Amino acid sequence: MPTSAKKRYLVTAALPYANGPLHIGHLAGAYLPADVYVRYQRLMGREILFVCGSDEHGAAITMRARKEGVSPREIVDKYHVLIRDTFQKLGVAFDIYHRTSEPLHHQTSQDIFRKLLEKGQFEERETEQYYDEAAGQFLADRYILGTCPVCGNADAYGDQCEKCGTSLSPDQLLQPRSALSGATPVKRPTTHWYFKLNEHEAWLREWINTGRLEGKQLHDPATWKAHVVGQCNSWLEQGLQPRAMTRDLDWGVDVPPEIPHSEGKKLYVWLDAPIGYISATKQWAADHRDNWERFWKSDETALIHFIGKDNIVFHCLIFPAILGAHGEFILPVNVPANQFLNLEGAKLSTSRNWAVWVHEYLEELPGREDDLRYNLIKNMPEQRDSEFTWKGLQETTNTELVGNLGGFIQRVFVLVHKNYGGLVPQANPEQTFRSGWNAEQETTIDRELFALAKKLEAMGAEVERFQFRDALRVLMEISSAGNALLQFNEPWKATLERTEEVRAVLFTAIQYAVALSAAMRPFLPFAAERLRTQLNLPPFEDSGELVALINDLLEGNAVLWPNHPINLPEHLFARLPDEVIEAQIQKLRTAQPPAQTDPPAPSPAAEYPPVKETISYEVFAQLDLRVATIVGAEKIEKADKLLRLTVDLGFETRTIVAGIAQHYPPEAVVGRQVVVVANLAPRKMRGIESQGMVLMAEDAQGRLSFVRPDEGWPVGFGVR
RNA sequence: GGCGCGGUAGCUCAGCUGGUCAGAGCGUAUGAUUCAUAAUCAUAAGGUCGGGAGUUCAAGCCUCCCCCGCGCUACCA
Repeated sequence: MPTSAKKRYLVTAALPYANGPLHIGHLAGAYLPADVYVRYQRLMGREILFVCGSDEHGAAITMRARKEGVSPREIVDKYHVLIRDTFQKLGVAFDIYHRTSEPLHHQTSQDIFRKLLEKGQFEERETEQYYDEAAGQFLADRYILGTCPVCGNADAYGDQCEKCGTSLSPDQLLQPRSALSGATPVKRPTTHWYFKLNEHEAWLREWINTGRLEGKQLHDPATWKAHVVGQCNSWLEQGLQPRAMTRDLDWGVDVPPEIPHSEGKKLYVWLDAPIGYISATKQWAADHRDNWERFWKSDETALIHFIGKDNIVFHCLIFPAILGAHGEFILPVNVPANQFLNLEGAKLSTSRNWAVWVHEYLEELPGREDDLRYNLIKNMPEQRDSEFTWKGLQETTNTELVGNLGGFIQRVFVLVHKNYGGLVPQANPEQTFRSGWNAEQETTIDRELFALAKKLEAMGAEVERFQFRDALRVLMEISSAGNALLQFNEPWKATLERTEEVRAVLFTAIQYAVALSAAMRPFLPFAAERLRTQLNLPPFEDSGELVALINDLLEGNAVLWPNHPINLPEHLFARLPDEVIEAQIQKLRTAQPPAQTDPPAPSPAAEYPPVKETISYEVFAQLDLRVATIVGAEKIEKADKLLRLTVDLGFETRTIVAGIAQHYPPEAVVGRQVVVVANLAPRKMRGIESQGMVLMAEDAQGRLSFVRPDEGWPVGFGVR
């Protein structure tokens, strides 16, 4: 079923995590496409609700709060306000920007949890988890620090090492310690609720790939993006596993207290976050005396999730499974996830501060919201990763916005003022002139307006297909045709015998300007509003203006009538000067990690890892380090990082598996002298027993180098 | 290593189920124009559609192999 057949729309945009500001990647990934889509549908007179809000739970926020010595509440309050205001300033027009720390959201999440429990969707599992005896609580993965087994970073988290990006489990950390007390955690049994995702695999597969569920056609899979379906099938092929939906945490939504063993348990943030869409809808409905259920529980609603590609699995498999398991909710008709935006040739990186922060942009380039929106939409990563450059922003602003679009509007206004004192001229409908769409073609006003309407429809069709770049291109084609219309007919040569022709041309041109004001609205809301004011038309209400306009044009009717007074010309856009661009490029190149009080995401790793806890000589002396020679090396099958080394210790030869394959090819290490830990407990990796460990030096980039004695040093003796 | 998505003109990117699919915008060149923020309009470039093999009357678009980028995943003592 095409989404346009639905009665109403519910659009969600990924909930921003409230522990850092927004960057342009967030905008290009989820918020701008959602905003364009929503604004367009409103202009087409469709009922559409656009919900979003701050995701305010999870261990990353409590961790950050601890680090900054404030409460989690202070963190989320700060970023909630910053992010909300950033969206507002950029013109992202949510109907509601809610937050998951609201009581309403807690209730909603708990109700859904209860329902799932009632329907037997959970299994309780007891597992061993790290427990901090000093602090008297279980430790979430994020709360366990230790040395990364991959890169040696002493401050890796239990779920991930942020230095090398490796995903970890707490058990993999060397020397685990509690982030709360610093104590060495101990294992204790704890109970958690696992959602039986595996039981939903079959219908999810069918639903994703065919759009059918229980015989009903819910969506057309051909309209889903290839990378979205691909990623889902990739997961489905590997088999879905039950997933823990609770955590031992002290910040988040409580597991409903009446449930046995619920004490100290919170809902997993990934469960409660998408439920935030529902609670935001509820809040909106409460504020507007409306019924939220008609958005979430009606087949006549088209639910669309706008997200970045990192969220695909959750929005296409796990959350739908939860909605399906619950039984009362509709499923999304599409999840038009975008890929990633790169910046000046490199991936965005919050820890390296390689980003353009939206709130800073708004401050440093005031009045240029639309410039950014335009460039990001034009370069939106719809099918693959794409790229933002400052030069590119300057180019699109100066050539396309200022030159083409702004230039056209300026020309029309100046000419109408020069010729007719600022009043829309009266034109003869029979008068012919050259078409803006084809210089060879003689045309009349109604035919020109019909062609214009067709273009507006074409633009809308692209928006419906989530092809926002193409939609923007069509918009610019209208502006170009307007310029061509003027160029071909030269209304500035208003000689006496051409009076009627010039009137018809400028009358048509001003209709173009009106059409553009509406067509621009989804993409360039601020400029659209300014143009509206210049045209001396009432402000946008974002309800059906575009569809009304298209209908008029299709019938050859004008949308601005003779003698309507327009205001004096005023530049719609401003050129972006070189200095501004250079300054931003400089800023990026010299970017320092942000101050501790206002950093993005997780705080950057210190240049040098901190010195570890002092140990006694006795502990040190337990290490048996030996000089050895690598006598053989080969790549291990199916492992990117591993080499199987044969090392000669003099008194014996051992096999050691080392994670150095990405730093040294096998042939380059044979013959090298190294230092090995000779008394490390053997460990199997990829089925091969590793009998020790080779010492490696590491630099700030994570590169590795052998630690070795002078050339030709005898092997087998100790290191001290 | 497995899986997924990409690799198309100098740049940024479109190309739906194989047969006007070899394209758009920007940049560049030439010409036109001067109402307009050194704005606009017209025309042009000739890119072996990552490489190789195959299927087909016909392949960027299908199959196989290889190379590169990104993501997920495994591995990492």
